[in-house]
Amino acid sequence: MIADFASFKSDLSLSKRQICRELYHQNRDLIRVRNEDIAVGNLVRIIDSTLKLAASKGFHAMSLRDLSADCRLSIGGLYAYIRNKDDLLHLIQAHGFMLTRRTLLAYTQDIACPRAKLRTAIKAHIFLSELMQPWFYFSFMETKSLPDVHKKQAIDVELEIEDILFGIIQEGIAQDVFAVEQPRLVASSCKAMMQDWYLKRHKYARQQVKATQYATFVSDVLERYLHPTPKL
Amino acid sequence: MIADFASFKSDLSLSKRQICRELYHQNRDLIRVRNEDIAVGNLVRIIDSTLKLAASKGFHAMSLRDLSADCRLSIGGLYAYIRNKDDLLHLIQAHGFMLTRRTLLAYTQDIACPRAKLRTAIKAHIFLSELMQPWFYFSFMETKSLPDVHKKQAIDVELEIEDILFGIIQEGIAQDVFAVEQPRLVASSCKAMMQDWYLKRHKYARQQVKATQYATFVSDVLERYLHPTPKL
DNA sequence: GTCTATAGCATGATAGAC
DNA sequence: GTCTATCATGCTATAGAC
Repeated sequence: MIADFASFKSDLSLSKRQICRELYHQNRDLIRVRNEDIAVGNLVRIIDSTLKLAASKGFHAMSLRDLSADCRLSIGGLYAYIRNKDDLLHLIQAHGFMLTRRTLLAYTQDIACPRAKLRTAIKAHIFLSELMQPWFYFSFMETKSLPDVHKKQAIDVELEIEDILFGIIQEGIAQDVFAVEQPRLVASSCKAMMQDWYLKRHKYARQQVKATQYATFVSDVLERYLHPTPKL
Repeated sequence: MIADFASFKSDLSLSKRQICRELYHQNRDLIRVRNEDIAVGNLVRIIDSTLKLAASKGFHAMSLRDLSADCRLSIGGLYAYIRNKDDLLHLIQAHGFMLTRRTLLAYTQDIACPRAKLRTAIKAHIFLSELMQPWFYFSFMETKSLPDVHKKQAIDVELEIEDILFGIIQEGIAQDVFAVEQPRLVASSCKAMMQDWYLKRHKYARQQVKATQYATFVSDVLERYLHPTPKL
């Protein structure tokens, strides 16, 4: 179960350094720098800068000169970590996919009650995208311009998330906890609302809405719709 | 009132040619071609091609060579319609803004009942984005890389739409038709679901969901949440 | 009104000094 | 391991022929 945002965060132990250390080991063959500490430190800055620049101008519009300036590495130095610009995409995508899939399944698999399971899935996704907002935003925005193989991967992960939600709703229907004619549409709209949390981060921040509050709201909206006998 | 999709479409008389004719007159100073029929015909192809190419690779990744090839105009010929690549952005944005704002207000302003008003606003937005899907998608995707003035414009239009929804919900609360603690969040989630209709067009097409059906679904979800005494 | 040809420049990528 | 210097490429934008 997820208690609150703070405990979710520490459970995942999602420090940037840790993520980049994993990334470094996954891509040893690609990265020409052997000293782990130096490499990880530079990776953190490279990825931070890429997500930042891509968020403001788009990945394609960002030049490697922009990037090298922002992450305080020379062009030459940068090329010790990637062979080309597409490697950057791959580097950033790979870890996010793994983490999303892993997290969502881990938190939902042991829950029997469909209502609790749905609430948990929503909470887990919103908390995760809160911690990794730049990654989620990047992934959504750049998917369309990915080379075919990576594009398919990205779309598959998206569908997988929706299928998890869909599955939970169907369980609920089977157990007579939920009653609804178009369960697939409910899953889609759930996805849409969760998506808005990382796409329109600024808007919600201005309204001073917190992740926990938003998760509760989304769950409430869906539950009212899914409930078979609304408060008789 | 909106009867069905077909009548909405003919009411709006949204032929590409007509939109481009308006665009041509709005930008007479910019466009160096004096023969209206030729100019309008070429504008249709230029904009069609831009929306198409930008949707698949992103606006920045699309070169003017790609564009000129796709719209069957030489590079030189293309430059009779725009001074530079940014003019293209402006050309495409301007008309969409006007149309969205105008349509939403026109269909909602004379409705007194908040419930009917909300349903109509949702329907109008979904129908409009169905007719202009490539434009809505483009606008969403490219807003971030717009020059500051145009970026502000784009964000303002977005907020305006949300404010219209918010206003309707507040009217409903004042009239005791709706009861809800966080009306702003309801407006946001409404926007998020309407947005998904044009962002994930392919997904809904695969599920064979039609615009009318989707509009009804979104309205139902929100109404169940907004209703003060759920089916007592 | 549209074409072809090309100027001028910024970019991704590499090679070799430190 | 990182830097500076440089190359080849592909881009936007223009000039002048038709």
